[in-house]
Amino acid sequence: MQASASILHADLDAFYASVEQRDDPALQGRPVLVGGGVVLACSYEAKACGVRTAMNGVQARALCPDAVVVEPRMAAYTQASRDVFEIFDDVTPLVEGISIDEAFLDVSGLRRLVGPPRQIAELLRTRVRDEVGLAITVGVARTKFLAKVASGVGKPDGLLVVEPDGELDFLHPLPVQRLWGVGPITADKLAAKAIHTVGDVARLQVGALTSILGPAAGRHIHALAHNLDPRPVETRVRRRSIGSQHALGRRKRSRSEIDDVLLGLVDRVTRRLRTGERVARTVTLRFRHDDMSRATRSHTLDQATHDTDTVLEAARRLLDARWDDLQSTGLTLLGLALSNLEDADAVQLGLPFTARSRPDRDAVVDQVREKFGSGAITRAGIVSHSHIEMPQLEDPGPPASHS
DNA sequence: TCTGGGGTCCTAGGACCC
DNA sequence: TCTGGGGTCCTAGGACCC
Repeated sequence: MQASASILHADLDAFYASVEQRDDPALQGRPVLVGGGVVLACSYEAKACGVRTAMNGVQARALCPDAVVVEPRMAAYTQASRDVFEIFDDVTPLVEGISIDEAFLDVSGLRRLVGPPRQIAELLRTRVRDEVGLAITVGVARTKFLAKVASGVGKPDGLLVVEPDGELDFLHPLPVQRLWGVGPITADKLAAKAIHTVGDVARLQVGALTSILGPAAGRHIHALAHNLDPRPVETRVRRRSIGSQHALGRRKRSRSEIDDVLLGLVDRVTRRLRTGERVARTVTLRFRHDDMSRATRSHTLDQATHDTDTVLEAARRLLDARWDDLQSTGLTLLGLALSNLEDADAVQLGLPFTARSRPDRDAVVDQVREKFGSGAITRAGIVSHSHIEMPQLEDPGPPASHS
């Protein structure tokens, strides 16, 4: 167990809206809504009127008639995020980005060199304000989960350190919604059993929770309620899926219009795959209908790919199979997600990187041996249910398919 | 101006294999 | 021969997060 509170959770306040206020002095001190259709982000002045992220624009403007509505400028937010992450990386090498506006930092090794976590958190806040012009809240605790709760409670523009001896006193009075993974539906299920606070959860046996929420969710929130969260700060978390979606509005679209949208999605997503040197095996189409209900249809290819035409063909087949139904349900959003991601270089080596069974694994080992000699393999094993570990190669030379 | 866009993880059933 | 257990993969859906 880690002795001191040395994990930081840094979270930019009302990020998109704050960038807008920073860049346009006329917006400072005023309620700002980013995005007109739905609210992508809103300033604290707008939150004071009751506006919330993801609220629809009509409702938000009704609550806050004085609000200034601005179009989102994604490029500006991306740049601001890069600037902030540069400061994070400058402070410690142990940075785990979670999204465009938040990250975990492990500063346990910096005590002697820089100072205690509180001092580092203050330094971080000062630097982000001075160098990027944005307010950032930092929570500090012994676990990632509690650091995140602390930053949530510390908002806006705050710093909150939860010392190890005060963890449960801090945590238990909070509403269950503060637990990571408890949203409206889970909160309702718990409320029906008179469970309202984190302390209420902590007083229950795991079995009582799993019978309400299922095995995984039950164990998860039980652990969090006791501040049991052993996850370390990880600098490199691999993406497991990559996707894009496009809202279509109410208007009835022709098949060729939809096809254009699909082509755009496939092009965008496969481009990102190629840039990241990844390939994908599962193609999923997401549909949203007129009544806001959703459906997905997926297909898993024999071979992972990042080829536009291959993905487009699979996506078109999924769309075709669903097309008649969509005539009656309507279609207001089309999305594409690619999952079952693998590294492209494994495919370039010409190896069947994915193996479903021991014979498959043996086949890989044989191929590697044939290609690179028997000394090439130092280790090979099944590391997860669907993949075999890449045999470790001693200088395999340039991949065969490179020319 | 009705309702964004990017993700993660879990569950459950069926097919299939040993 | 029959039955069952154990396991994986695929598909679809759902909850949640920012």
